Amino acid sequence: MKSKNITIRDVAREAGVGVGTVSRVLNSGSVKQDTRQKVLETIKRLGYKPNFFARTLAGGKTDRILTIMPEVKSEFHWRILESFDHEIDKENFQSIIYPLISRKRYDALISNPSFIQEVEGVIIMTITPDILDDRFEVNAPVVLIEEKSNKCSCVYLNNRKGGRIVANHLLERNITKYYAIYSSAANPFIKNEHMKDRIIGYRDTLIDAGKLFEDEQIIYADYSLGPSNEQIKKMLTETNRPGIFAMTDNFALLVLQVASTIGLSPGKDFFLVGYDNQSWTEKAGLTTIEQPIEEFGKTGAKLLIERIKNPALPIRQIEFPPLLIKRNTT
Amino acid sequence: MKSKNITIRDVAREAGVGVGTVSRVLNSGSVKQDTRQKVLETIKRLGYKPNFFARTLAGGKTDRILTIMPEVKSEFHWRILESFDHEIDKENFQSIIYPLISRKRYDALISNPSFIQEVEGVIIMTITPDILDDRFEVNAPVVLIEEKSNKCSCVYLNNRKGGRIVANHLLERNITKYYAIYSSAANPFIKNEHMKDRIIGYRDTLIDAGKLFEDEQIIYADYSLGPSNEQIKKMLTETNRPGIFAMTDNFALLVLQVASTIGLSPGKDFFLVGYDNQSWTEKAGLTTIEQPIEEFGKTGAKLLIERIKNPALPIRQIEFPPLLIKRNTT
DNA sequence: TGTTATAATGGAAGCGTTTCCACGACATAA
DNA sequence: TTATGTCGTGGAAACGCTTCCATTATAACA
Repeated sequence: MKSKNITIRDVAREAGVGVGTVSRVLNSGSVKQDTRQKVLETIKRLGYKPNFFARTLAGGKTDRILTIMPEVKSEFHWRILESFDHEIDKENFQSIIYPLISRKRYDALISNPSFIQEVEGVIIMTITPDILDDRFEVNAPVVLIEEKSNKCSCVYLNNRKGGRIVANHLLERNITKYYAIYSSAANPFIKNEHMKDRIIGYRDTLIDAGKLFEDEQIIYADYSLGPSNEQIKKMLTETNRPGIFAMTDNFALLVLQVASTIGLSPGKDFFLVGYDNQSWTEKAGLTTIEQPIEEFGKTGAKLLIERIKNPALPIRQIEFPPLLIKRNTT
Repeated sequence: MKSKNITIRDVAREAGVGVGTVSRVLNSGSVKQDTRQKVLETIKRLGYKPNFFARTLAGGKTDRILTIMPEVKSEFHWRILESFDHEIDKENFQSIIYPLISRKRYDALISNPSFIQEVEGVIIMTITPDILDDRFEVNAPVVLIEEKSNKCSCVYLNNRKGGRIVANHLLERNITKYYAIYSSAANPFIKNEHMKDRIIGYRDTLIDAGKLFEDEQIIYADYSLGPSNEQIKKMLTETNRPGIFAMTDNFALLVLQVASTIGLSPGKDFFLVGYDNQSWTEKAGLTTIEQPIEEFGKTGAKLLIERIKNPALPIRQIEFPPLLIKRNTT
């Protein structure tokens, strides 16, 4: 059934060279031009594929990066992953994506070193850095994306500042009452301090400006369901010209829909800011906060690769500023 | 820096046994009770961790399964994955999840055999089976989840039947005009025939029953945005008692929201059926089609593992019936 | 007690690479 | 011509395991 595998020795014999030479061809060692050509030809002719395990066992590099991520549902996170992947590909690394879809999977990762011993670097995306405390032993370099830590390199966004920016923006409008639509995270591995931070920045700025902001002005929503119709209607009609800060664009979309059915115009009858700058928000004219997707992935990759290549390099923490995209809803 | 690794030989020496015995302890070979105890103790004491590469190279099994999936955003797919994972864990397999987030990643998978040579089985989830035609060479067993193929085992849902069930259900109501809210897939690796099939089953049944169903009655929506407010309003107000079949629960949610703001009651002024039976639909009272998440994952895992253990077994195709969950909206 | 069948064990060979060392070929400098 | 590098090359050793075979300990029985 299983025909004998073609090994490097077969190639060497067929090409009339030693195994060392074939290995050197494979690993860009120095080999004379025509010898290399001959070997390459033989490899192709025999359909030889190097054995990954043997290669690694013998001390070769895996050129693999482990990417730990939560169970994401948003396009935002997938896009970060994509840009990250794109970047490491340029350096001929491959990423193994490890989604934390269950407690069991988390435990398996922590207790089973095989995944970790196989890679040269680890990316932890959008997951509470507590994981680093746990019994999580890595001696490969680690980079956090969208989280902050001073134990390893990271790229993150200042969510508190994001909240402040939104508040300051809304303060320039003629607003009677300020709201925030908030939700706690759906996934246990995401300790979602992000939204909390946004709220804090928002609230503090409003209060500093002498505005009222009490708990009742924070509207709690289920993450996947969003705020209910009644909640939205109440906000929109309780006072004239309310200002609403939705923690995600999705929540803002619901507000827009309800407003439209009761004949209220955004930017006039009420003011609305989202978060994420999802692709559809442009068409919808939603004012929102942009998170630098491309840069997140790209910079994360760079930080990791630089430390893989030179582990002596110091860790770096890079903060990206949140960016307000002003559109029609404010 | 890198202290010498603890190997099986160290354990053998420390425990006063041969390497073969240690290996047997590790691989549940037959070893006398107290010898095993002694070895286990030594392993723990030394903190020995078997080297995955050496083990595999020497002919051991990897006990790993490759799970190829699209970039999913729905809870539905994550839950399938979870139940699958849970099931294979019982048999001490681990799954490597490989999300197809870009064309590049697809190509890397197809052209690079290292991922595939590392596993004992492959699951392809929610991805057009065309991938099997391509230059995709696996000699491990393959199981498709949520897709049908007669080249390998699969578990799938009969979407056409789903459409028919919805139509038949709505036909029992006193409906003046039938609609469907449809969307094409967002991901290029998902050739979403599912929704198309649902529409076909729906339409054919309606037409067979002598109802009118023309293209105009299919409402096209952006996948992540859903149908627009105007589209929904038009459906709801154009005639009395319309019947609406939303291809996903998310679309149905939008309909409910719009309806609520214009004071229309589901199950009375209009009739609405979703698809997926997402967790929130129960609370919302939405009539919908249940897809057997647990069973999908579990059965997929079983089909795969049975073929891993005995490759001679014939492939099996298992169809799950869609199930109507009747609630208040019809 | 001795004989035979069976279970447990030690250790060499082999898995397919990389790496290192030694050596020959060839060029350059004295 | 001889001494001194430099480059390219072949092949043994090592990586850490599993597996198989030969050997020894143990059990079963007469």
